[in-house]
Amino acid sequence: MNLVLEAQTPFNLRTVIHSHGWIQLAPFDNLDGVAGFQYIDQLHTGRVIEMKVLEKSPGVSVEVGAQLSPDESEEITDKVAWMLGLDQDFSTFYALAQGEPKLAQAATKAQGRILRSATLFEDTVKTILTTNTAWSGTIRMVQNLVAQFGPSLPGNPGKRAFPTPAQLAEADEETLRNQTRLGYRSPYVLELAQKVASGKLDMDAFKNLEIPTPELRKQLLSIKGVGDYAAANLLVLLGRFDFIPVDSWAFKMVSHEWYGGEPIGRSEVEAGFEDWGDWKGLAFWFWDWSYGGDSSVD
DNA sequence: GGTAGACCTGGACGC
DNA sequence: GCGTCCAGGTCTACC
Repeated sequence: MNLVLEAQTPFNLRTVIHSHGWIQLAPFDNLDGVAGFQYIDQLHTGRVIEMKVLEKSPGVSVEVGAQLSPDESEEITDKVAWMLGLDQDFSTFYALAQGEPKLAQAATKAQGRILRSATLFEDTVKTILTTNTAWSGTIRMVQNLVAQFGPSLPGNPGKRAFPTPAQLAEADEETLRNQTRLGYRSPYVLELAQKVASGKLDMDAFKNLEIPTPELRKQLLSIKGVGDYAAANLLVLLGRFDFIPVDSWAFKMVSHEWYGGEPIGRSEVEAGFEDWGDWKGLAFWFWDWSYGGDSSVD
């Protein structure tokens, strides 16, 4: 079955895919040679499907190797639209970026959308697994989580979806710690899964909450394992750009950009993007850094 | 509100 | 091959 979804223009699937490292995390799989990716997802019916998403101007096509019910088609349409931010409008950002040489390519490259997973739960777990570890560690932890707890594609046990909150909630902390190798993050992931599975926490409601960003940030910070950096990262994924995800990479980039490589603190990073107001997170994300090239992933 | 120390893993390095 | 050191954010206890 094939679905066609339109995007707000400008749109470039390759730019979205390479907006950060998420494409390297299971159950995403990059497609060689073309602008597109594969993703394994479990639908609300429990059915596990593999989707292939390809550029089809002015949007994408979604190929699913199976017949879908109208409900399932609608669910996939909604999920892919969310994952790629198809309805996001960055015209205000582009107007501002035009006057900044370090962001002058933003509109041309259609930068602004940041690749998301199908659910905010999945993105929150992945964000927790980016903290206090090397990127290779994040890739390994997510891969282990999917391989050990994710439901498999029918007839292909090697391909698995990200586990649902309920599936993860049944795990025990020791297994997550010692076999999934999440280390001290195990209780954080388990508690999050249990809260979402029990209905105490409705993460996907965060997508549409009409509350000020600082208030939303407070709610994210109340999740164990989510600190300043993780909350700001999740806010960016939620389309809120008024906080900067300040991590060690940010210190390095900003230090070399404006401070001659000298050690700096959070205030220096924030000062560098203060003028960007509600767009500072995005300006930081797509800034054309002098040191070490851009932040995109190939 | 700010700070120090613990948490855990894997990669780099020296022997 | 083994041991040690270090990088990477967040939490908790303490001041």
